[in-house]
Amino acid sequence: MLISEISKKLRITTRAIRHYEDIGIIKSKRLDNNYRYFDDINVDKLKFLVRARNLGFTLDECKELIVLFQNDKRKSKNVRNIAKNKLASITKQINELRDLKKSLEWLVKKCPGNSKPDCPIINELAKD
Amino acid sequence: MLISEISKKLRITTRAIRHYEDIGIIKSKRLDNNYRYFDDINVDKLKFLVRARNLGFTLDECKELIVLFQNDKRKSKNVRNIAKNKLASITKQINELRDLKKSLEWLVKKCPGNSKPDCPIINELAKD
DNA sequence: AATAACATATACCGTAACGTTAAGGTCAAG
DNA sequence: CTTGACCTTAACGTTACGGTATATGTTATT
Repeated sequence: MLISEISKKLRITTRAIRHYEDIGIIKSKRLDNNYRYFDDINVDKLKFLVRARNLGFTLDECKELIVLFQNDKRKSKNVRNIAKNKLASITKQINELRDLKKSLEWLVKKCPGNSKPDCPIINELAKD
Repeated sequence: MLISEISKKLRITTRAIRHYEDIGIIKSKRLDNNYRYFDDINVDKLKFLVRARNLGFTLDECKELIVLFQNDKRKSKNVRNIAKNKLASITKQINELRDLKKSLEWLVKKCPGNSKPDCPIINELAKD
């Protein structure tokens, strides 16, 4: 398949596809006119990659997952570990964001939001 | 104050301080030996900046907040708007992460995590 | 005074994952 | 033959600094 066909089918930009090739996640052959040609295996890898990205995996993690995907002798615990680690980091991120959210909510609630200069948000940030 | 004093007092790297100066958030004078010297106003701006960063504001947002901080004729509603926008984007991020978390939890739960190749996570990512 | 040890300066590369020009070949249609 | 759609590579922009290299400046010790 040509790059634009895949782009349309998978709803990702051609730039992204080239990028994935640049960093070695997928490979392509070249036609006589130097256009990229992706075989079925690489199209499958791309599909897999898009789904993994949508689940929040980084490209490095996707790379690992694709290796496992392509390996019939993989152990499911290796896959699970990657997912578990991701889960842990996402949970951590959520908690950090929740803390920020609480602080911001408190500040927003305290601020009158009128045309006068007195502002609890500014005061809090400037305190000490 | 010299850069290393501020660095210690505010617990940020000198590299960060120089960066803030590079992008115009703060300013410094120079001593005869070309060392940076920060006056009280800029030290205050830096303190403010550090707190704002800890609340999740981007440097661009901090820049805006500092302008308001320095302006006695500010309107608190302008400050509040910045905080509200931040709150909205953080809430959005949290929701997105929560969705990812649910999906990952489901997959991790389904995966046996043993030494065999059959893996629901891989299957899910490869489906279709 | 020479030298070591440390602070400061500028400057450029690297990060994540592409987006966005820029400048130019290729191909089918009119 | 020109237009337009598609392809190519190269390279800078994004965010907020960290890291590293190199060049001076300052302080302390010999």
